[in-house]
Amino acid sequence: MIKKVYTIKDIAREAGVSPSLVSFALNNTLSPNGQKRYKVNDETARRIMAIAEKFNYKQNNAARSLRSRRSRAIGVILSDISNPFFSSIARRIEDEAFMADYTVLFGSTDEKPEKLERLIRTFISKGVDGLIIVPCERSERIIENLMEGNLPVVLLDRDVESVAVNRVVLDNEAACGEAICKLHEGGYRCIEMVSYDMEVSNIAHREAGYLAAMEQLGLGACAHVHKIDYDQVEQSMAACLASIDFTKTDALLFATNSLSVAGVKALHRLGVEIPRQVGVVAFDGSEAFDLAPFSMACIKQPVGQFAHEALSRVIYLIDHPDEAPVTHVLAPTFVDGDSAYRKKSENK
Amino acid sequence: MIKKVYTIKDIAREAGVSPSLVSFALNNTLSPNGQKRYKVNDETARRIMAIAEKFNYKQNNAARSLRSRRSRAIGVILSDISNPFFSSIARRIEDEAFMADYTVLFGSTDEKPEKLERLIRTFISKGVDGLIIVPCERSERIIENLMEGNLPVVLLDRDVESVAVNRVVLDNEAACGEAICKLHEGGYRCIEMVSYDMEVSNIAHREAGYLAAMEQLGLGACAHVHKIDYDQVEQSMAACLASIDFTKTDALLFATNSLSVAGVKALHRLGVEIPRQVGVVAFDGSEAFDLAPFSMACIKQPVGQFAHEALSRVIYLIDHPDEAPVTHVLAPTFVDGDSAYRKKSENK
DNA sequence: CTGAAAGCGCTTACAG
DNA sequence: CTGAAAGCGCTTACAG
Repeated sequence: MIKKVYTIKDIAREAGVSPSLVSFALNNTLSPNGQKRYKVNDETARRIMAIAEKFNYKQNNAARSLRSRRSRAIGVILSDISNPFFSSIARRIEDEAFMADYTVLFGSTDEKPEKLERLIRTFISKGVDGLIIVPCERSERIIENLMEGNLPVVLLDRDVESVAVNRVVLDNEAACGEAICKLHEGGYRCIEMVSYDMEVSNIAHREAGYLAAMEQLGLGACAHVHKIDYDQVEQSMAACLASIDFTKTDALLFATNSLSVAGVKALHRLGVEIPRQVGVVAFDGSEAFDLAPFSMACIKQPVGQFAHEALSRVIYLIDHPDEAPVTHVLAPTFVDGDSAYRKKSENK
Repeated sequence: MIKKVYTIKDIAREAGVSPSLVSFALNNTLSPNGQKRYKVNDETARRIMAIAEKFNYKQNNAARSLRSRRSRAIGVILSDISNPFFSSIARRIEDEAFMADYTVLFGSTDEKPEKLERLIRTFISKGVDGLIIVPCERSERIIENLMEGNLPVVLLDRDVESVAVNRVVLDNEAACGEAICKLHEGGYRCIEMVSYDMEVSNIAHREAGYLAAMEQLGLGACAHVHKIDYDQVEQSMAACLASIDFTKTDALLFATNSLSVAGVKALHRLGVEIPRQVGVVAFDGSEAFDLAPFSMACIKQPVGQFAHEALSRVIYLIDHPDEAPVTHVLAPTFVDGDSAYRKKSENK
């Protein structure tokens, strides 16, 4: 595939023009004033293009980056790319970035601030033009520091409220509010929430949305939020659910997709029947629910929008560094299902 | 975070030495003969390090790459990073690469040769030092061309037999052979296979393994391989399974993880009971099976080994370009489950 | 519309 | 053990 690697100079020599002109022709460069294209004679441009084609010319990315101080790479830092919610966002970002001629570097924090910090460092030294970050717990300081630089940053899924920054987040309160209403309509009263023992904004807002909705329905007295340990979900979930008295507690709202899957599995293992003994609303769908004897009601997050808004915002910021931060709040969709109706009226 | 970006020159000036020496000190460079380190006075080295630290010095990746002709980046081209099998491999590769101070670029082909070709092009022009590729259908020519360059390449999961190249693959024949034996032991006789309508090596070998095992058990007469359309799995699977007479066919072997999930769901929808009406062995586990009323027997692929062997091989090849190609065959593990036993003896 | 020249920040033989 | 110098391949004001 690579016999000889041709450079701009080779093309210039072959075309009998200067390297500069080749660069202009190849990049169709805009003139500094910003609007009209650098004027390269059409005929010359065509000749240059043809030679580039013939040589199978490939830009040297390192040289271009070094000189232009742009890498056309974007760093994306997620909690865990093997989590389906994040991997589907990753896939969308990858596709859109590809279209826009950007490459993407992925990293997973596993919810550890040290890893987040290390990834930011690595990505910056790799020269990324911008960063999309799902901030983990105790990352306020890190994000604040990062914002002192002039690198475009967009927070995804979670917020760091102490700092002015671009964000794309879900309307978490509304999501949980609606879930509670549905369970209430479905005939449940003592609705508890199963959440993570993690101090991140989306968790906090989901819990707040739950509590507010319970208050509003006059069910505040039996509202309760259970906290699961992120680092040992399975055990923690088993212990938590085993401690619940399902003759009293009649419904559960799970705060994230991973909790939903782990929770429903644990209920299954305990032999607690959904929706007869307990109503359930999950966060995001999952393959795990497809073989269950009931359809799962869930709060669906707009994965495509998350990816699109975050990516297009970073790319925009790369070209407009002094733009004021924007917070983009996305609306969830409620997907109905048997799991939220005490009386199983529909058939599966 | 970035007030001023310091360069090697700034450090040199501050330390009163030459930029070259700073570079040596920072890189702890090996001398050309290959063994002993470039001798930098310990005291000088320490002083340089201290200043670098103080300045919060970060290497400029572009400059380093341009000069050294190494990017410390590796391209990884998979079928689809949102498929759990590939996303878990991706995660492992990411982690190991990080440890080895490499970054990873991911791309998904969606089984389209055009996309594969485009990704290879992009990654090469981004300057990756090596490539890990899951080759898709009709990619022989592309891989052959690629091998004419001198870029280290390792094929993952699938082989392109026409070309001498490094590979990490599963022992697919053995995997399917064992699956068939288990189903046979489990009391099933008319075992059919559900595979993809795709000409890639692992599919071919899995089918061959299935057929050979059926022959060997004297069941060759009822052996049959169904082909599912990759681009519309759900419909194709529904049609395929609907056409099977389960009073005759008593077991199914699914050829990949995605087929397994789609297949079991389709059986569920058709109301065909596993393992009573039909025995099943899946390829890889899935969350989707966790809520099923039976445990799923499956062929487990060593995801960690796939990642490790492929990555360490590329990295090795980067430093030893003339090494002869090696084929690494990984052993699958059979995970037993109720789904492969006609008489459900164990309790769930 | 085109060319000559400088320089991005680093590495790397080469010479001492 | 250390320094001076060249150069990786490109872009980009600047000057015509």
